[in-house]
Amino acid sequence: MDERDVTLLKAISDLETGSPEKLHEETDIPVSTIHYRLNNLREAGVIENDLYDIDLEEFGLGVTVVVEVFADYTGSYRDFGEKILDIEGVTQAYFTMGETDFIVVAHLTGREMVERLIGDFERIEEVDRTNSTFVISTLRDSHRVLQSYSLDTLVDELAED
Amino acid sequence: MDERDVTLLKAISDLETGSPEKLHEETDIPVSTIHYRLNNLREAGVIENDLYDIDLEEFGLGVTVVVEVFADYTGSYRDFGEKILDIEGVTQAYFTMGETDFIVVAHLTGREMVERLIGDFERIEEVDRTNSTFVISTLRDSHRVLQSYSLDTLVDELAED
DNA sequence: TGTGAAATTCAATGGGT
DNA sequence: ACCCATTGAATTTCACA
Repeated sequence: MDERDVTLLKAISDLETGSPEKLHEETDIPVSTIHYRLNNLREAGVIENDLYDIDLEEFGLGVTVVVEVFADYTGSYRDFGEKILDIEGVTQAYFTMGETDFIVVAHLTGREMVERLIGDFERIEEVDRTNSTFVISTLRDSHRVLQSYSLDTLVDELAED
Repeated sequence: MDERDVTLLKAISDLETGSPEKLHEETDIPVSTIHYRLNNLREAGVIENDLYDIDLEEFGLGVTVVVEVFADYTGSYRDFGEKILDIEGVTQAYFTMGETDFIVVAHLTGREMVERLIGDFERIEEVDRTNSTFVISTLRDSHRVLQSYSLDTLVDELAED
């Protein structure tokens, strides 16, 4: 995986499309090369399916960390939340009830990057304390939430009429 | 959103494709109707983009819960993990270091379903204790992990050659 | 609102550089 | 890795149930 592959995958994420034409406009990579590259990335297992879901392990973001953030901020939690979302690698951020203020999930390249992440959190002035939990093994990280439901349950719960 | 819409969205998740032809094979919904339905779901904001990412709030799975699971099991964590993955609504499940054994994220329809979920956990014999945290507001739940990184960082960290 | 058939646009493929 | 020509699939349109 070289710079071009990374650029291509990043463009897919940003533009939220797999259209070769649009990816070409964004990246200046020729359309036929986009096909060529995407096929290779599929074969390598980086791109998992027709929906361009990415295998984070194969891509190189195989390290997952869950961080609980305890903070003392004035103003709305949304404004403070922006500071959390600015940290690179934060893929989920929840404002929660109970003991914790925020729960954050981050996907990273390695241990060095975990250190950087924790540092980024501690560097936010309103943050009192963080509690980081290292993920040893990801049993499931579903890109497709509906897979964890049976059709029957979904229909019962959500279908109108 | 009626039963047909739900069936269609579930088929997209299961087959991991947006191909009208394959969705037709799975659901028996005529191809032109699939287009018609998908357009409506796009307009309604249930389908967010070309990659068929789903807006869980719009779809009706707007309630998020984070559950820490403490368990006393014999054998491998993977075998035990299967029991966690069997619970409907579990979209992420991590086996972790530190105080917690497992951290689980679930997406649900409402408070009633939260009760069912907690019950499902408590019903697993090896589970000693659970600690559930209710999400008040989702600041980010990224379907596209790469969006939280700059291209520069990704290239620096992951590009070879 | 849903469906089928035809017309058009776009993506995928393969040979050649 | 790239371009071009061909094939094939997806999308749009519209007439009609």
